[in-house]
Order: sequence, then C-alpha cells, then structure tokens
Amino acid sequence: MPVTIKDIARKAGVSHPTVSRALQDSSLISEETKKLIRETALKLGYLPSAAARSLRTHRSQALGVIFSNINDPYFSEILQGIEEVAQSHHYSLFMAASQRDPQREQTIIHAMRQHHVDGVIICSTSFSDEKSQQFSQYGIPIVVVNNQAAEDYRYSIYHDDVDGSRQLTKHLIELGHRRIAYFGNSDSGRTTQDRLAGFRFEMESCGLTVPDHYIYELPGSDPEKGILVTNHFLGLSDRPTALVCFNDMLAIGMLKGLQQHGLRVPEEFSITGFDNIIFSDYTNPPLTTFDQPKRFIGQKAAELILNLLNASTKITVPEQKIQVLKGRLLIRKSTAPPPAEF
Amino acid sequence: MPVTIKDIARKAGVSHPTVSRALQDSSLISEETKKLIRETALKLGYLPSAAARSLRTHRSQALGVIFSNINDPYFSEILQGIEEVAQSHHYSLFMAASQRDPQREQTIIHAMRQHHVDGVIICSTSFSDEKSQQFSQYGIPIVVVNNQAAEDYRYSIYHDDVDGSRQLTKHLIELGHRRIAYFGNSDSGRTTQDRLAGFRFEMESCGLTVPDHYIYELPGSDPEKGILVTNHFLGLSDRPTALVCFNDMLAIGMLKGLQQHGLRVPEEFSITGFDNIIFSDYTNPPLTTFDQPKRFIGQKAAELILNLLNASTKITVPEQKIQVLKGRLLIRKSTAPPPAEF
DNA sequence: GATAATCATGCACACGTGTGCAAAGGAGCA
DNA sequence: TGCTCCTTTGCACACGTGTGCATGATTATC
Repeated sequence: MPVTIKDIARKAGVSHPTVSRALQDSSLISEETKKLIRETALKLGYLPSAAARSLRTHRSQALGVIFSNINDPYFSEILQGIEEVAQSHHYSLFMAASQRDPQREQTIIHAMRQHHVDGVIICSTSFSDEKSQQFSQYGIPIVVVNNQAAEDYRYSIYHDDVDGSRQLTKHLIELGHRRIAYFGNSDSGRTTQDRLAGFRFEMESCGLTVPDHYIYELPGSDPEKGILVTNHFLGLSDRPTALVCFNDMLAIGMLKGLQQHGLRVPEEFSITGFDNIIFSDYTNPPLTTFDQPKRFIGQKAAELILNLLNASTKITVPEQKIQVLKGRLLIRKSTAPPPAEF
Repeated sequence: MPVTIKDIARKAGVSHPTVSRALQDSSLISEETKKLIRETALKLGYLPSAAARSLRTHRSQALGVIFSNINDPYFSEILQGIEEVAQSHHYSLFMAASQRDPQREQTIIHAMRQHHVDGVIICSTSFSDEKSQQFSQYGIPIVVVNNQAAEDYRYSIYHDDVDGSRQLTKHLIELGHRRIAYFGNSDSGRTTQDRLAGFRFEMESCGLTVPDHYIYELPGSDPEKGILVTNHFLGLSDRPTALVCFNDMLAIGMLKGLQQHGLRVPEEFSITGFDNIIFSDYTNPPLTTFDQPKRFIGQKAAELILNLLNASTKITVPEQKIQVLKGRLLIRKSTAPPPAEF
C-alpha cells in the first residue's frame, strides 16, 4: 500500500490539505510546518499519485510521441533529443508507432487522449491533418515534425529539405556532372516533396533538363529497395553519372547495388544520401550526404511543446509558429567528377 | 470539457453506476440497457479517463520500458517488438532512457511508479538489482531483457550469447584461423561476459590459446571506437588473422579502420559481428554475424509481462522463469580462410 | 482594550470511475 | 394472497489530490 498525503498528515499531526499545500511550497503554510511535512514525507518515502493529481488538475506531466516507425535510425535520434528535454523537465513520455496504419493511428489517438497527455509530438509523416485535429479539438497542443503539411499546423518544426537537396545537387553539378538522376521515396509527405523539389529547382536553375525516367520514386525506405532499383538506372541508354538519393538508407542500398554490378563509386558513378545517419560514415566509400541536426530537432520540438503548455496558463503566445532548421552539406567519398568519356 | 459517464447517464436516463457497469459488459445489466448505453456513449464520443480509472482500480493499462540508449538500432528493434504486442493488447508504453546514469535511473523509477505502470520491461544492462527491486517491492512486476544478472530476477529473457559467440569462433576456426583475437565492450553486463566467455570456451575446446593482448575491451559501442582500436591489433608482433567483435556496431567501425590501413577483408583479415543489425548486410564486404531474433525477443518480453499481469489476479504462476532464445549463424563475406603465408 | 487585519490551518467538496450493498420490481410457488 | 427468489437498478462511498471558503489564532491599529 503506497504512502499518501493522508499518511503524512496523520504522522505530522496536521490535515491532508495542509500537506498538499506544503508539498507545493504554498505561501499559505508556515515555514516550520513545511519543513516538518517535507521531512516526514521523505521519511515515509512518499510519492505522489499521478492518477489522482491528473484527475484533479487535468495535467498528467506526460507527453505523447507518435512515430510511424521507431526502428529507424533517423527517428530514433530525434526521439533521443525529445527524451532528453522531456526528462530534464520532469515530463514522462508516452510512445507509440503508427506503422502508417490508419487503424493504429486511431487507436493511438484514443490511448493518448485517455491517458490525458498534456501535449503531443507527431513525427509521423502519414498522420493526416484531420486525425491530429482530434487532439487540438480537445485542447491538447500538438507539434509536428517534418510533416507533409507543416503550414496547416499551428506549431511545427521542420528541416529545410529544399535547401539540403539543392546543395547536394549543386555539389554534383560543380563536380562536372550533367546527367544527374533522382531516386526518391514516395510516402514521406512533405519530405518527399521538398527533396525532389530542391533537386529539380537546382537542376533547372543551372539549365539542366531532367528527363522523366531520371526520376524514380517508390514507397518505403529499406536499403533493399536501393538494390532493386539499381537496374532501372543502369539500364538506361542515357545512363546518369550521378544519383541523388532521398536518404541515406536508400543510398546505402543503392551503393551496394552499384557495387554488385561492378561499378566503382565514386570513380564511375557518384551518389549522395540525406540525413547523415551514423552508418553513412561507415559505408565504403563513406557517403556524401546532408547533415540534418536530428537530435537538435527533437530537442526543439520538445521545448516548443513545453513552452506551449506554460503559455496556455500564462496566456503567452510564442512569437513563432513554424521553425525551420538548417543542416549542412557533408562531402565525403561517394562523389567525384564524372568519368572522362562523359 | 470531455464526456463522462455521468453525461451518458443523464442522456440515457439512468444512473452513472449503471453506465459504468454497462460499459464493462457486466451481467448485472439487462441487454437492452447495455445497448442503449453503448449507443449513447458512441454518440457522445465518450472516452474513459485513464486517471480516474487508474485511481480507482490501481491499474493503468500502461507498461514502462527502460532503455540505456534508444538511439541504438539493436534496442530499437527490440522496442518495436514490445510495441507491437503492447498495442495489440491495448497497453500504452511509457518509455525512458537511462543513459547509464544512476541519477536518471532513479528519476525514471520515480516517474514510472508515480504513473503507476502495471509492469516494467528493463532493457538496460546497467540497471542494478537493487534499483529494480524498487519496483518489485511495490508489487510492480518486472521483466529484464539480456540483463547482467538474469538469474537474480524472477522473470527474464535473454539471448544465448555464449552459443552465438561459440558458433562464430568455430566458424573462423573451421576456416583455418588459429590466431583469433577478441574485441569487446566492457559495459554491457551479462552480454559482455557471455560473448567473451563463448569465444574463450570455443578456443580452448579446440586447443587454441588466447594471449592476453588478444583481448581488448572498452566501454561504449560507437563504430568510431572500432577505428581507434584497429591500431592495437595491427601493431601486434603476432598479429591475429581474424577478429571476433562484440557486436556489429564495433565490427563496422573496425572494418573501416582495417580498410583505412589498406587491409583487404576478408582476403587478408577476417572479421565477425554480432546482432545482425540491418546495416551489417550493407557494409562492403557484408558482415558475417550472428542473427539475434531482436523483434521476437521484444515480443516475448511483452507477452511475458502481460501474462504476469493476468497471473497476479488469477494466481497462476507461469511455469518458466527464464526464457533463453537462440539465434543463428549468418555467414556473409567478411570471413574467409587466412592468407596462405599463415 | 476593542476592532480590524493578517496569517496559518482545517472543512468540505470536486475530479471520473468502480463496487458493495440495499432496494425496487417482477416472477414463481404454495 | 403472501412469501421467496431473482433480476435490475440506484445509493453511497472510495480511490488520492487540490482548492475555495470558513475558522481560529495572532498581531497591528487607533
């Protein structure tokens, strides 16, 4: 049987409301009673009941975090950032993975509403606007990370993927490449769109055309997909000399596929990734990629939502609705000038 | 203002206890009132308050999951398994990372006790026995995964690392290697011990000696450590021809280190990993490793703890306290017979 | 010295749900 | 008709915490 404030009250010879106030460091209670109560609380090993507190105050000291897939090094690094900030602010984390399944998404929403989370961070690109409205409708603030429709949300954080994609493309162009293709992912919402848009934009502004068959997109991000798609690009009569990949996972797979076909990277073929997941530095050759501040993004998302929680009581509205974070180009060894004959 | 059972009661013209019972499908309530109540509950969009329910029943429908580090592909795959099972049983997940910091561990324990989790899964090797007793002391069942002292716990799950390490070592011996070294991790508790033990055991049972400088252990598992340690092994006068690495992360780093020194793997040097994380198949050459059923381990851990929760009411004691799961040897391209001159 | 002002504390109730017990209503039976 | 038994429902209270309000004690003011 756990210790309650009533137990403390009995032991200290006061009433339980006095204990409640004392532990909140209320100015109504005299310093000496506070001290007495704190000591007996410590002695008895008191721990407040989150359930009772949450029932009364409508605050749970818990945040919900929704991912499409936890088992993804990109997301787990974001999660790490979130967790750090949450823990240092004494917030607990409810975590769930939607697996892009609408059924599960609904289940998750219900679970989080039932558990009365104070706020929600959505890191799932597939989460629709109307789904997330189920939170805001009940006064639960949400922050979305890299969502497909960041602008539709009141608060969101995303990485400037257009910029990243442009920088990668520009790097290849500067190396002398002219026939550059794009290997994309089709189901990551805004990320899908922005990375392709950045590629196209940079190509066009350099006067380079992109034939339709230079764009290849498919759902999912297993490296295995990369291997499968190798054939497509290598089979083209106007074979590209360089490839911009949607992310590191796909690039890693593509790299393996190219090497299985006997191509030397980067001498015969250049390839870029995106995200700078830890393994992109351990491929052979190491991947040229775009470093996205993943942990920082997680931290910012957590800080933003915690500010919102305080704001709702203090009626302070944060000045900024949308935060755009910038990354940096990371030139490693998977890119080089195209072969001489081109 | 969320809908409560009282709102339903008012709308349906009954008392709130009747609603409570009806929604629990109690046999005390007539079928037609049940139907009426269910319909109005649906119409009003009722969602039970976990706080109130938990306060009354002392069950929260939530599990705690403690990791040392979330940003680790090995653990996140286990987490995925846990999440799947939990979600399908309508349990939510409280998640926290200890970062091997005793202070944070204590904070996590408090947070989880406050939130009244029904059970805890500990995937952190650094979690001490006495720490976890804080849970069992208050009747919260715990399941530990791959813990250093699995036998001390009432319920635990672990992978047979001794067996895995033996099989890897045996594979190298069968290829003809005699000078085999071990590159380990020093802060993963039982895993640390078992993998080294398996290596030693197999070497000895084949009559091969292991000089002290053939064993190198350090804390942490960043691939970067692998690079740093390359010098140690390559600098030895009796240089080994093969290396058994604690896990894939370190092996991936070591592989890069070897290649930076101009060594060809596997022609001049063989190397093995452990765990079969997804990237071990995408190094060049792909890593020979030991496939551990990570997701399955997570699923089993979640199932075990859910059984314990039911058992505590039904007074059924599970027959098995400790589950040992087996993996399988995965021979890829990072291992080959030693060079001819040896 | 009487009154007002200030401080510290306790009483009572609320949050939303679940459950023991009593009670009301109907059916069955002698 | 009177009794018992069963079904269905409501009443009252509990879970642990927080807060408005009243109360009692102490000090300040004229």
